[in-house]
Amino acid sequence: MQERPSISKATVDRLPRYYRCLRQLSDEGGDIVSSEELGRRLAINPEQIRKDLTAFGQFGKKGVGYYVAELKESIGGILGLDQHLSLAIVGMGHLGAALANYQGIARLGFRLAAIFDSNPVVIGTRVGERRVEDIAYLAEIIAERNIQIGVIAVPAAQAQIAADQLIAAGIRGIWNFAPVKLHVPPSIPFVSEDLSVGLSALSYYLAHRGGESDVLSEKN
Amino acid sequence: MQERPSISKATVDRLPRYYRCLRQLSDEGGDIVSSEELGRRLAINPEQIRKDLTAFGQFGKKGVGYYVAELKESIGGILGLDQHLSLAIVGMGHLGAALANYQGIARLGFRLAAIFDSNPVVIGTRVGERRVEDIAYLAEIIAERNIQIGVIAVPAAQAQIAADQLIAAGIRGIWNFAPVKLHVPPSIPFVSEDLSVGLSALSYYLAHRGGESDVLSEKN
DNA sequence: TAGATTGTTAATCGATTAACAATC
DNA sequence: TAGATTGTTAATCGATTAACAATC
Repeated sequence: MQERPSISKATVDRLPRYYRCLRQLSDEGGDIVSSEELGRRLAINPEQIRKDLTAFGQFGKKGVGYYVAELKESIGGILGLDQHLSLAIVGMGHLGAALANYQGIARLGFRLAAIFDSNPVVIGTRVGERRVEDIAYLAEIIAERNIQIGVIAVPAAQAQIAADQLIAAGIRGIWNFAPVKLHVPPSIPFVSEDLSVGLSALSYYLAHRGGESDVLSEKN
Repeated sequence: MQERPSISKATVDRLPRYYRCLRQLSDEGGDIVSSEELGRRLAINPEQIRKDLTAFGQFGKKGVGYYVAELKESIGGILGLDQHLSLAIVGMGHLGAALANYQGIARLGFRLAAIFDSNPVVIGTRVGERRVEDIAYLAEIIAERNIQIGVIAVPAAQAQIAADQLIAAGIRGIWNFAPVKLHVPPSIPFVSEDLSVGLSALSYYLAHRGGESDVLSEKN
């Protein structure tokens, strides 16, 4: 799966939205969809959608459109959702709990394989069907359960330590929720989420009304 | 506060990062900072930073740099953080609880003024120093407490209803966490957060290794 | 066949980066 | 003054949109 034209982040960020929309269409019993219809539902230009897709191959039929089920599978494959990667959440505070209960993880095909915390009060408690493990066993559990993605949900001050531990344990990627700049080797892809950006942007648009609106951080 | 050149979303999204970095510098006792240093800390081009800032005015001193405290205040003002807007969270599930306990809200100067839920078991319980209110009283409490921002943390199926209620109650902006496309009048700015985009993007980068990495959803 | 819709190339638009004059 | 660094204009780069030939 080598792509010649390097794919832009903007394109990669639109793929999950195509994927979700296709699943909805599939659930609604949709068989075929045009870039036109997809664009209407997502508020994205049809030519943008076609452009994004052709970066990965030819998925449609001229004069017809795209087969919903087929395209959904294809995009899922491009995103690697068919790998059913395993996640470990580090930090079982309110945020960790919210993530552990977040339906989206399973819906995208990921498996929540471990939850870690360092607080003795929390260790051993159950979250959903998982037991919170002592972070002291992080390395061995990550290895044992073949966990590929580490989710950092600890306070900012501990985030780098958690990242280092995860990397030492052989994690392949990091999904970071701590508001810090993580230092991570270039071989480890990571994505940081920062809610304060979204809230600040909303505040900005409220303070500067008169212009247009609904400028979405992550459009749906 | 009228800006002539319409500001790009990319610029607006960088402002909170400048703001946070300036606060850190301020905490560290920093007095003056150059775009060079700011750029190093944020992994952003210095010329990008200067460009972003000049869209709002002239904040620096040639040959010197920017006064940390002054620039922090200026950016805070541009973002509207000095308004100390009030928020209401609708939906006290795991996500709502995480948001209610999210330090970033207060740190940016916002006030969490109300929490709503429809579940009788949850209504009346305390979250931090707030009591969970019956959603039946949403309209009057929003008005009474002069709440400007509604935070939607209900399941996808109820998100549009919550949005409609908030808007009817006179809310000015919406911060949406439900993975649905909200229909909102153009006069109401809203920002949607969608975690599945970040996780999917991470998955994509894991599936397509060999290229570069650390492509951050929201850089820190 | 006629109509529809993709895949792809070309044109446009906007954002980032580079360069440099102004000036502290 | 010499050195540093901003503010701003120009050059570059990349992403989006438009156009259209290919073809189902």
